[in-house]
Amino acid sequence: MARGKVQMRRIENPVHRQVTFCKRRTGLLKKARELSVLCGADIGIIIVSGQGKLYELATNGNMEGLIEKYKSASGEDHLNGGELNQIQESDEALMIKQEISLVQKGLRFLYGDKATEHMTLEEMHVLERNLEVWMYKFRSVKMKMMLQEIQSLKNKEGILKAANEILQEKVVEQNGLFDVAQFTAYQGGYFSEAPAAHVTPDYTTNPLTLDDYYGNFIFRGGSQMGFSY
Amino acid sequence: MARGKVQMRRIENPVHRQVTFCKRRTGLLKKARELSVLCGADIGIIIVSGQGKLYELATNGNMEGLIEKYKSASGEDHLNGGELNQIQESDEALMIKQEISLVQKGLRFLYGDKATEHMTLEEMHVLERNLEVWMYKFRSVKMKMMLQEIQSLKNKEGILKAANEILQEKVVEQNGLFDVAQFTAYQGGYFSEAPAAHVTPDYTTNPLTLDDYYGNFIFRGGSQMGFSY
DNA sequence: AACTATTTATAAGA
DNA sequence: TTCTTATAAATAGTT
Repeated sequence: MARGKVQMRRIENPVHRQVTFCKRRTGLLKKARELSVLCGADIGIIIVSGQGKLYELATNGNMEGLIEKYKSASGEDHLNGGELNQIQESDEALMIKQEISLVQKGLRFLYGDKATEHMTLEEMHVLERNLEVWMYKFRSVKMKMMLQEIQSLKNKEGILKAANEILQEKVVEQNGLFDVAQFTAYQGGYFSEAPAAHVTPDYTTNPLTLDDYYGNFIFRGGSQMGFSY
Repeated sequence: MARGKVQMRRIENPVHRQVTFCKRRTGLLKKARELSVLCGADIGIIIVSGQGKLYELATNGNMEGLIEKYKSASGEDHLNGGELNQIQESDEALMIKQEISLVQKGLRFLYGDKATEHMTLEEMHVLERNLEVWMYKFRSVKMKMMLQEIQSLKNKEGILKAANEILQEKVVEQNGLFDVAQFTAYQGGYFSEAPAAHVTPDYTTNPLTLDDYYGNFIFRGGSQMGFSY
């Protein structure tokens, strides 16, 4: 779509074809995500390359659910028009989804998405406002971190240098999803096992190993999600 | 994409949202057909609108085949193990399993599983969009840590070299909402306002105890975010 | 639905 | 691969 129209036929040159596949695949998935966000649609995409490689996208993280909807609807011959028995969203759930969409850009920004690299100061102010409301409502730790990040960046390159971060939290669950007595340490951008470290390791010279993450923290024993039933 | 940039968030006006949905849906399917023709890929798309209407595309005319391909390729990723077998297959349990599956995919990516590398960029996007929901629903401590991890890894290219960040939080579950008493302190350029620590430790050289963070630093002097609960 | 002013996507080239 | 850039396409707001 640039520097020449493209004929709508298979690209014969394998290199060109591969490059185009990569670029357009990226573009297609981006478009799908945008459509999903803008219009609140759930979208599933399955791409099988000429070499048989599989790529997928499920904007709601649940391809199975989309497949089920497809099957139930197509089985009834109601494609492109059949009403699906959708779960009715509660007002609260709807509100939450909307609130979440407000911070999408902020998240991408925080995560370094190039699309938001040029976030304007005004946008930051707006985001900051939204985040404060959000945080007040939901007490989200992450939101607070985002606000910190924004403040830091607005504060001119605070030129933070690294991150010896320690996060600790006590959760007392009353209604029974899980009970995390205590947990973690976060240092140098990575996890270490316990928050009881009396030293602050120099992560510039002592990087943690994969075992450190995997064996000691992430998948240790039983449910890894921090809750039990 | 014309006559004004569009904010990447749900379009609130229902009419605008519907119009955009129609336009962009058409565009998305066109892009998919083009990609399929140009690069010889098989593509399946399932779109479920906010109203529950289903739209689909299968460039090879065989959505079932694509679904089978997807299932066979991703089947081993789905949660199966022992810890959740005892759960009755309630809707909630199913949802939780799906969430866990997603998160585990993300974790494998974060920890360098090459096998999932090609698809986890998508998972990353999904995670960004879903983790906040997850956290709100389940108060998962580890979800929060994952967000930090994602941030860290995405930033690993550079900017993070230092930063002495300390984050701490107490969460007491009550009536379905977090109760974050207080939480954080940031140093190294984040906050102009000192967190009223008894000392200002040099984190690059001086070891700190947890008590240092927790008792003398983190929770001293109230919320750093400018609001409290 | 059409119409365009703009924004995006991207084909080539570097 | 990654970036740059000229151009083709897509599309937001309007009629």
